[in-house]
Amino acid sequence: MGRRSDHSREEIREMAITAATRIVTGQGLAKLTARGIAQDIGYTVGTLYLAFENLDDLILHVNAKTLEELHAGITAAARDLADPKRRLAAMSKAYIELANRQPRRWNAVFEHSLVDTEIPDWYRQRIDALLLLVEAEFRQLAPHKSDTEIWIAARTLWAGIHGISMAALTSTPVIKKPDMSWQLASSLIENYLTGFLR
Amino acid sequence: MGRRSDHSREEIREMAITAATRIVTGQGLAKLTARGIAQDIGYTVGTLYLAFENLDDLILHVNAKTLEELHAGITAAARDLADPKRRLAAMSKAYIELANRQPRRWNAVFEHSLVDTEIPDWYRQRIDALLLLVEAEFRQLAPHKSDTEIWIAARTLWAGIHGISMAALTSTPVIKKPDMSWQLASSLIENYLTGFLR
DNA sequence: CGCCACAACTAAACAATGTTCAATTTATAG
DNA sequence: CTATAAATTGAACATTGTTTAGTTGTGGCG
Repeated sequence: MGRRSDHSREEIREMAITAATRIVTGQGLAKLTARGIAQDIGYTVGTLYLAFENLDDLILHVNAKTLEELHAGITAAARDLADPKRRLAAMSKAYIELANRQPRRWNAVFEHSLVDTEIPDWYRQRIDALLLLVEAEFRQLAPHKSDTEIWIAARTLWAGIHGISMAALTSTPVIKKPDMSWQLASSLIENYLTGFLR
Repeated sequence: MGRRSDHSREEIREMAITAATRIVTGQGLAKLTARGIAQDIGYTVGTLYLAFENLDDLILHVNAKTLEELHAGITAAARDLADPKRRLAAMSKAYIELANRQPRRWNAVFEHSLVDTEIPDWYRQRIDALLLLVEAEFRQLAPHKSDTEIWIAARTLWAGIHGISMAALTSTPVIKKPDMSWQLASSLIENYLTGFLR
């Protein structure tokens, strides 16, 4: 097989995802173009379409990478804590801090239309992996509760944290104050857990 | 002044917003094009640009209309209830039901990039109006609490409901079961309020 | 009644986008 | 060394948002 450059298809995929991530982080999803990515990695658009089905496919991989980093960040944030409640708080804080630190990148995860496009399994796994971390804490926290109760609680709290971090992106400068969203998150965790464990 | 048709500029704006809303509701934001809207209302693209600054501006008005309907729906849902807690539940349910009934339309409210674009005041007011409804309930619920506490609680709960309705759009078919998101919302309201009022 | 100024409107043009694909290049197998 | 086939290009296409020069009709004025 005659390959012209030193990059395998997989390497090109990674280069493209990295370049695209950089563009999204710096300029937002709207500025991401096939030609822009191609130029950044020293190839032509055509090559991009050999490595990805289309732009949406590429964006999905960019977002998957974001979710992976979030997973790593969350895991690290809770690593040295024993108390499940403190761990949940630390995980939430890590979530919110990523969203605040790289708003455009985080926004891309949700801008990319989610209705109408069938979400592939490998991508949904990235989301589920996050929820598993939360579920594990809830199980520690309330071993006597049923699987269903844990399931619901984990999703409720996580959706709440998610909603708060979304609001921080949209909201008035007041709410944008860095620690504001963290105040909301604290309120959510504190009060929700109080009710849940009552 | 020589006007050629029977429609004032304001009428054209309304026609365009209505047509755009129909397209978004039926086919999603991605299928919304200037030419499509123009054709639907019997004008040309140029005319659209006499009535709106650009497509983003038009989309903002489409979303504002969505928020207004949500406001009306929420108000109506709580109208006949006296207990603030029940009212909050009814309002949340109305929120979630709108999001489930018209997912594409609701998604458009958040797909439309919110970072990087300055959100005009008239639009932010639509969002604030929703939060005011929630704040009012919290004030009823806990008259002894400070303004700040009310402020935080209203935003926390509302962001939570929002997160849940977003998750419903994205998630696995399991969570998509219509009453699933309502179960999460109930859990949130019940437990958060328990903690908040403890 | 005529015509004119001017707003409303159109239609064509532009640049940029995602996507495809015939043509070309080049590494490697034989 | 050559033939093969994969890798890569670059030009083409349709479609998008947006602009603008030109056209058309209407209401006001003489």
